[in-house]
Amino acid sequence: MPDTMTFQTKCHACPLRKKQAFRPFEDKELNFVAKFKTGELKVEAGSTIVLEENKTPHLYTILEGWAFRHKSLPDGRRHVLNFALPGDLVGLQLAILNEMQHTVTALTDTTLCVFQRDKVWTVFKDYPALAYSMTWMASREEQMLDGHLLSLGQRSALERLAYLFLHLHDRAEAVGYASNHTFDAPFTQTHLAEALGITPVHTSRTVKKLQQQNLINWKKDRLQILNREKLEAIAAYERDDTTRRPLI
Amino acid sequence: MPDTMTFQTKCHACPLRKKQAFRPFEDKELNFVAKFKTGELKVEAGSTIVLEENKTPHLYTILEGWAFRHKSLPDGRRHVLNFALPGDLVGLQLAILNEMQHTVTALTDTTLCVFQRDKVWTVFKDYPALAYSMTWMASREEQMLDGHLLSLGQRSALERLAYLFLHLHDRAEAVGYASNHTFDAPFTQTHLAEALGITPVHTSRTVKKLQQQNLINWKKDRLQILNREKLEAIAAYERDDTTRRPLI
DNA sequence: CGGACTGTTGATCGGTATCAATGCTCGTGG
DNA sequence: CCACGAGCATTGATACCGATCAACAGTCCG
Repeated sequence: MPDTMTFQTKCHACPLRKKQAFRPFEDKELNFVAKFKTGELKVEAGSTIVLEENKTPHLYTILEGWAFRHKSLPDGRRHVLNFALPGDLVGLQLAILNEMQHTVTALTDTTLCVFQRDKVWTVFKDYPALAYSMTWMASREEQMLDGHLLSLGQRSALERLAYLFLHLHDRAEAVGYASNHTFDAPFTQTHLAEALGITPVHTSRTVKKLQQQNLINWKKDRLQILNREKLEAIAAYERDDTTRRPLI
Repeated sequence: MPDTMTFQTKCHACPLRKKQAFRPFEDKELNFVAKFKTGELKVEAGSTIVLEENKTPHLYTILEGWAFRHKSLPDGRRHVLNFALPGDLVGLQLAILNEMQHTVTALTDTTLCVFQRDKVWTVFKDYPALAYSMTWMASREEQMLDGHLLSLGQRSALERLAYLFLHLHDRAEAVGYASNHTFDAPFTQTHLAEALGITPVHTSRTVKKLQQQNLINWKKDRLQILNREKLEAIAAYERDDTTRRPLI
């Protein structure tokens, strides 16, 4: 459940903006974003941010924390479509298509910047660089989904897991959530299972296999990549382009 | 291999534009699109339109025909990410991210409208309504991929096939490629297998099962949905919103 | 302390893969 | 016009990856 609505982080002093991973902003755009932002939303781990069918009037950027997008079949089978990290937009599909076909849930306590959805058109009309950034992010999400589809369609369970670990590590690293090949792993094996399309039981066995081969080390919410080379070989993973990305 | 470069269809007289499925255009936008379009590309069935790694300077809209997006692992395993039909943009990821991580191949003889990629920024700067349309299409593609991910992750082979048939039928219908619950099926069972993440052998058996239950009829490149209700029940499929969509 | 959730392990089952042979269709060239 | 070959589809036999079922262990928290 949504919580307090405070406004603590000024866009001009945004801690995310300082990170290497993100592109610097023109003043004009930054000033607009500062106005575009109407508040901050802090939610607890486990709470729903955007619900399928529920047309909240907001668009968000994750400022801090992990979330995940998911989608279910009527009988309850649930799939984790992707994870979301700081800098990722939440609710863009809703803002553009006026329809949401998935749910977004916080994995950790999460802070989000809140934008008014009805100003998206203003963005396109008056701030083309920002609009371009939004489209950039939509395209990048599409690219990640392409990767996950390839994974689910063609890779074995072990390969999928290796791929997902590398994928998550690299994304966490890009926003400063990793160091020394290690990152906070706020997800459960059940989350992984739902992302990989396998059962939790088999996930457990598969994780164990990677650990026994000394490829990873996962203890107490910290996951370490021990042998990146071998993991990459198993997964046929290639590190993504690390050119700087936009931030809204 | 790309073929002749002709220019036969004027945007103002675009046959696609007349279809119910698409939103009407403002004159200003239409005039620009007409200028934006630099030609037409006709390719034969089986030829590559956009190749991974290969930075062609073009962005396309499919004017006529079927294509498919796909992506492979180094060892050759290939996955069909999605199919593309008239009105669909090809190469948007390339235009926006400046990088393509998949290939697009023509399934039938296909005609494409060719746009200059380097004018995409002009679109955002001067034609916000068009830019919005592009983003709309990117978001819709993302939505479809979400659906396919749910399918691959959670549905059985039979359910996936039922889902894909309905999905393809409805998309074909929207652009006038279906009538009487029947549409041209230019794909092979191997294509389906690659989209569903199962083997061609198992695809054959699964298709057979749907036919024996009199749910579909697939003969000589024509696929008919015989019992939509039961298919929808098997697939847990819901027809997509049919509000009119943009066209570029 | 108790309960809820998460993860582990073992036994068994089943859906889909794999291997292999055959059939079908269609375009091509003799 | 027929023979042929290349893809594609079908069918059967068998193998295996991951699902399911079940019991139990660990951890956290009220």
